[in-house]
Amino acid sequence: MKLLDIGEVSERSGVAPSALRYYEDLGLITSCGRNGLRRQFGPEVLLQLSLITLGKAAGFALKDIAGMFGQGGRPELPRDQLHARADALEAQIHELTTLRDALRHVADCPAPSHLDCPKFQKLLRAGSLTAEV
Amino acid sequence: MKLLDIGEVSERSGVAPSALRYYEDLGLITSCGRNGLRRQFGPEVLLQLSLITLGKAAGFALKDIAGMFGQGGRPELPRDQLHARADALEAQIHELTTLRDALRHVADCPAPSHLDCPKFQKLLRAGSLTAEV
DNA sequence: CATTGACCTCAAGCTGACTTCAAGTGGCAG
DNA sequence: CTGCCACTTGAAGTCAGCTTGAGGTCAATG
Repeated sequence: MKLLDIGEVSERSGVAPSALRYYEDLGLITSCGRNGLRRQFGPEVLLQLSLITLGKAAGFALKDIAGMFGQGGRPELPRDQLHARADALEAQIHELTTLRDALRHVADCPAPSHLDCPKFQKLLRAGSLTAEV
Repeated sequence: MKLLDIGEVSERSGVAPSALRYYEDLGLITSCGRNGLRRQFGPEVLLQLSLITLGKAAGFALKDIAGMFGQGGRPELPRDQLHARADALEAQIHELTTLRDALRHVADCPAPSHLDCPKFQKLLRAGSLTAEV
């Protein structure tokens, strides 16, 4: 079983060494020993880091991600949390869509102030979380 | 024209007074005068706040939002840049959609361990920035 | 055997988006 | 006129997720 030291893990995962140490502090990853002072990581850490990266991309906090690894680093995914995240992503997609449309409108609409343009207002109102103006 | 003071704006927009002052500091909103010490806002500020809220929900930094819709909703960017922004949003929407679908799949996949599920593996690999495991 | 250079630790710093706090101000109801 | 209370200011604090820096260690290379 070949062990990796932090530089190698960093290079192969694209995660900075300082971040790796930070993750270890938080308990997201575990080094499996030391060579002198140097942490040694088992190869499975790369897979874990993929999961972490993925989780971050999905908007999970590191703490939450930490909770998703059972003993032995095997992922233990909470279905309801995942669905909740998916819902949140869906909401964000909706916001992004509204924003995209608003941006395109602003780029093309000749009205002097967009805030006065009824089309623009309608777009914003479609953006849900909006106040009652 | 009826003016709102900060408490009213806060209540109607759902944005905390401290946040409103912060936004004013950053130049995202402008008060149109004072009554004594108290800021007075024109009603259009509510629409601006919708825009800001929307932008935030879409994941933009306040600075970015400031550039997209300057004061009065007039963008500070030329047309083509706005369209470029919109294009970028579209790409992001695509990514998030993929991620959302993947998340839902993972939440529902009956495979005993996600690591054994080919779709999950694909997702990890598709996590783009992912290491070669 | 000495040097190198990648690692180590711990503390502090940073960015973003605010919140909280202490001390002060002033419009308005009574 | 008094007092209340919502506002004001500026500074400091908070949280996440790291990065940076100073000073130290040690395995491997020449």
